[in-house]
Amino acid sequence: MALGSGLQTGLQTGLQTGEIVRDGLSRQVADQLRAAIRDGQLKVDDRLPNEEDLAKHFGVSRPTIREALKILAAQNLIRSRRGPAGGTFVSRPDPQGLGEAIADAATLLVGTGDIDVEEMLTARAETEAVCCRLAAAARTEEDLAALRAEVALQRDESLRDEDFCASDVRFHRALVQATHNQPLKLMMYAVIESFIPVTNMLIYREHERRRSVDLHDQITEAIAAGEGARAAELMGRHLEGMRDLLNATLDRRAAGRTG
Amino acid sequence: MALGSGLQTGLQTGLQTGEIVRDGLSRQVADQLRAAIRDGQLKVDDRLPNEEDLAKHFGVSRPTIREALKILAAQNLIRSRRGPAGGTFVSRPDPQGLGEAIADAATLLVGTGDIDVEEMLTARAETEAVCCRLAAAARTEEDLAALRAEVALQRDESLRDEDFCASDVRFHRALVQATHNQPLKLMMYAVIESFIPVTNMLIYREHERRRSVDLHDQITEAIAAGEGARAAELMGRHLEGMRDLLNATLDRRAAGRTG
DNA sequence: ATTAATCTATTTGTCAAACCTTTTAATCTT
DNA sequence: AAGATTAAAAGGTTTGACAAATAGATTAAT
Repeated sequence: MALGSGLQTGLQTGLQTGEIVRDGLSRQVADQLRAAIRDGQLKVDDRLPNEEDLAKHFGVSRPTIREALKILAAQNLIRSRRGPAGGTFVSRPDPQGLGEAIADAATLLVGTGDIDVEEMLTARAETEAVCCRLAAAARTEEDLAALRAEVALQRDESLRDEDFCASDVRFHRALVQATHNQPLKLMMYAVIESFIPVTNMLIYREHERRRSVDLHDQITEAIAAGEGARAAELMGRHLEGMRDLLNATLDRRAAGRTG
Repeated sequence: MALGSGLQTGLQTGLQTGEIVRDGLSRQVADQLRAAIRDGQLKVDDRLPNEEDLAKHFGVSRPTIREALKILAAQNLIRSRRGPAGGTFVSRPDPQGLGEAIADAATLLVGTGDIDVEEMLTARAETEAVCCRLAAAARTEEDLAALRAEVALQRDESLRDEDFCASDVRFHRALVQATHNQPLKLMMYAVIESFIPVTNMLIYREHERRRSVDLHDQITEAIAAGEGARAAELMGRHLEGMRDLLNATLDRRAAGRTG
């Protein structure tokens, strides 16, 4: 779309009195462009006018436009390329990118202690149980192969702890993938990319790994057999074990601090 | 923290050869500041140096710094205030803000048809069932009051459709709140702020509203009685009904288009 | 004639130096 | 002591310029 057609500007400049300006011009420009994208005025892969024209259109300077574009780019709504055939384009909304953003934010929340570990494990247990049930019904042979590959990898006792944890994340990612449910996948990104690493960082030691692998194995085979309820039950047991381990670890740390 | 202490700059300028520059300077500055926040070098409510000093520190111009700050502000990592006691500060990570970002993106995904409505309803059914079970165990009297208030509001048949839908969203929000599980709340934002409105937009008509209210009512009372399984089952039935309605609506639209 | 190298125009990326607006706090006045 | 004034600090915005990248046209060499 040419943009010039329907898009109203109507920015609130500092000169107007009494109005509550919801922040600066760049924010307002970004909001308007975002709205245009959301409402379909600007479709995926549409090219926006160049920055100078945008500046003219909105009646602001180019740096202001650029700040606005950076905001939208940070939200993965647009992308820019230089050159004659370059410009700024509307991005296809990307579950992957969104997931990373969620994971980033969730990691921060966990890091600042705003998220209680008990609650986190409960959330994991419940939502991953859901994944187990759905995966048992929808999994393909490829999904099973992916799950089994991680289990096999995890059986290697010479694997370094960090590689084990990485494999653990991939296992759970594969589990979600096996549900073939996009919206669920979106929601689970926070769990997979953030909660799981946090959990793992706290507890893994050598002799506990074997227990985790065994449960991963059993969960995989339950899903292979289409036994969703059993897979969900195993996952619950898996996380129950983690909860105990975690509490023991936290107790030990607390004791070390006071003693 | 004073920032000047430990933060390395090491930007990849255009002059260096061979290196793959992952985009512009503002992006790199934003990445470094983000890393400093993530790693705890910059703590919540810490004040960053002013823009001019940041520009000097990173060896870039002020507009470039501003673009970087806009990126971080767009991700709710920092906030800025003007004036002598103003400046740029590290924000407390905010589930609310994160939720809105998730909702925005999810809305786009649904809008572009990248999310299948069937899958969405499945995801809703499963995750909201989880909420029902946990809410039944953890709900307080205030939670119940909030749920009942929405049910009461929804019984008013003179309520406009959009107000009904808004109340519906609040009902589900209150349901999640009643679980008292922060991580789950985080995950459910995508559902509440995006999937629910999308669902509602498609289907609500007057005589269907009564059925929804009745189920909301029964779900609330099941949670009040601590009967999580029953609440979950009712929620499943609620969404099953929506699925039928939705399919009927879509069929009708398809027929209208071809006929 | 075909291919390779070069030029050119376009567009984003960056910089520099101002000026404007908002906000706080110190100072002055009453 | 209370209120009004004012100066300084910080972010917000503008202007104007130049740098870098790149697609496409042009030109030179084979």
